[in-house]
Amino acid sequence: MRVVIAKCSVDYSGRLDAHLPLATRLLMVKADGSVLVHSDGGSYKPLNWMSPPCRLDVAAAAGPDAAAGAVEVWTVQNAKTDDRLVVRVHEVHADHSIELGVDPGLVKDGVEAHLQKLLAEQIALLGPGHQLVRREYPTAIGPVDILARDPAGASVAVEIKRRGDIDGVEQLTRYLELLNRDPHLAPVRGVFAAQEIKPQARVLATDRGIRCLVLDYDAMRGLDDVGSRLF
Amino acid sequence: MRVVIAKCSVDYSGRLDAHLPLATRLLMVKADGSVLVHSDGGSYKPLNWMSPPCRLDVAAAAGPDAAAGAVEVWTVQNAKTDDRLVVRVHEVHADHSIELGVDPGLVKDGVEAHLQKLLAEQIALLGPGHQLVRREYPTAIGPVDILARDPAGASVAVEIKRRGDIDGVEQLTRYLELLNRDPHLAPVRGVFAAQEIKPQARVLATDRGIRCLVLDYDAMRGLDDVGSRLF
DNA sequence: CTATAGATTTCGTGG
DNA sequence: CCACGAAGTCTATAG
Repeated sequence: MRVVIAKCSVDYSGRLDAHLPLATRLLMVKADGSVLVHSDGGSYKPLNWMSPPCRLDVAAAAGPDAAAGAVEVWTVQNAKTDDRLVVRVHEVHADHSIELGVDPGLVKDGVEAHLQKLLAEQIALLGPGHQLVRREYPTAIGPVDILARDPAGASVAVEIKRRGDIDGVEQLTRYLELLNRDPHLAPVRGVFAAQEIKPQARVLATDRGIRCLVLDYDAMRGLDDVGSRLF
Repeated sequence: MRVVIAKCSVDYSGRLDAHLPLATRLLMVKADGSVLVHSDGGSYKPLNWMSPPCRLDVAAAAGPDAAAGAVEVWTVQNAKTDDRLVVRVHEVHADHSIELGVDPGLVKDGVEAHLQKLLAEQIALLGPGHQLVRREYPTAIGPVDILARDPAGASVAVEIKRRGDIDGVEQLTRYLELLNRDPHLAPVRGVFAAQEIKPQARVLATDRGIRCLVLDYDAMRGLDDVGSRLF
């Protein structure tokens, strides 16, 4: 890992063309040769970057670059595509290198899979008397998150999202169309369950006779068996 | 901008919970208080981070943290939500601060808008004798990228993507359904145009009678009027 | 390996 | 400010 703070201009050419005018920025060079150009704001996304696999070549500035005040020209070239990042370094304020080694990596908890597990355990959230058939019920176009039966014995297909968007309604619609062709299951009702359901998604779902169910993750986690938690 | 290279462990709690075991990493603290935790690999995405608006508090390690070898404990708290990042710093290898100022920002060229502009100019790519009606043809659910007429005078709606995904086909389907309700336009054929079309998207489009058109961006750019280019 | 779906997505743009 | 679509998306998972 090498960190350089320098006045520089940057040009990227590849899937698009982009240019950064001369300014002071942070340049991060990782062990795999990838380069990130960060400013003092924004989010975690760099202003510009090159992803691995790639190669960094550093050359002394020459010709018009040198005339414009550049000291070094960094060329970061993707190994497979013709993506290229060119950094013209005009002034170096800091330059630090250190060996970090391989990171042990991240441990996560709390994504959509967890919501699905909790709803399967708390299937009565669909309404009193509902029974779980199975999670990840297979169909020709992919697994339905949850298949259940209501108290009358009718099938209920549930699509679970963290954020309920229009895409999720389309996905569930495709599943329902397929499931309803199966005489053993039909008629199958749809439930669109999410922590948050966008207004457009709600309108579309309602228009298609799909019920919307807002899930309270914290409450569901609170009811979760403590012994089965990941943490 | 402050850059610290330190042995640390990191815990995030908010929309999910995540933990990074003790290891040496790069910590970037931006002027707005946001913090990025980078390892020596991966892509431009940090292992862990906190986005602005947020506040960083640094305290001397105490109690069990101190007993475990920590020197400092950084708490990064989101200003609005209860998202929180806790960095336990065990050993500092480098610590550098510098004033970067506001970045002049990025200049881009070459995204979907450019494809749309080029296809509108080269409308014969849809087939000989096609005529452009207009770009961004308005409908109740949003603008259609391109509306054209074929040699027989029939309407053609074009949805343009850089990468043709199943979502794009769904989007075009919704437009077609709406456009075909307009007696002045109906019948409207659909064309799904993209630099690259995913197999599932192609199957779905074909099944719905939508034609797929692969666009060669470089060739289209080559035919572009040089005088009208952004660069 | 490719292909698909999710993301602590982030980032514009338009209403 | 919210909502939606695009991204040089990135990343994990399934096939």
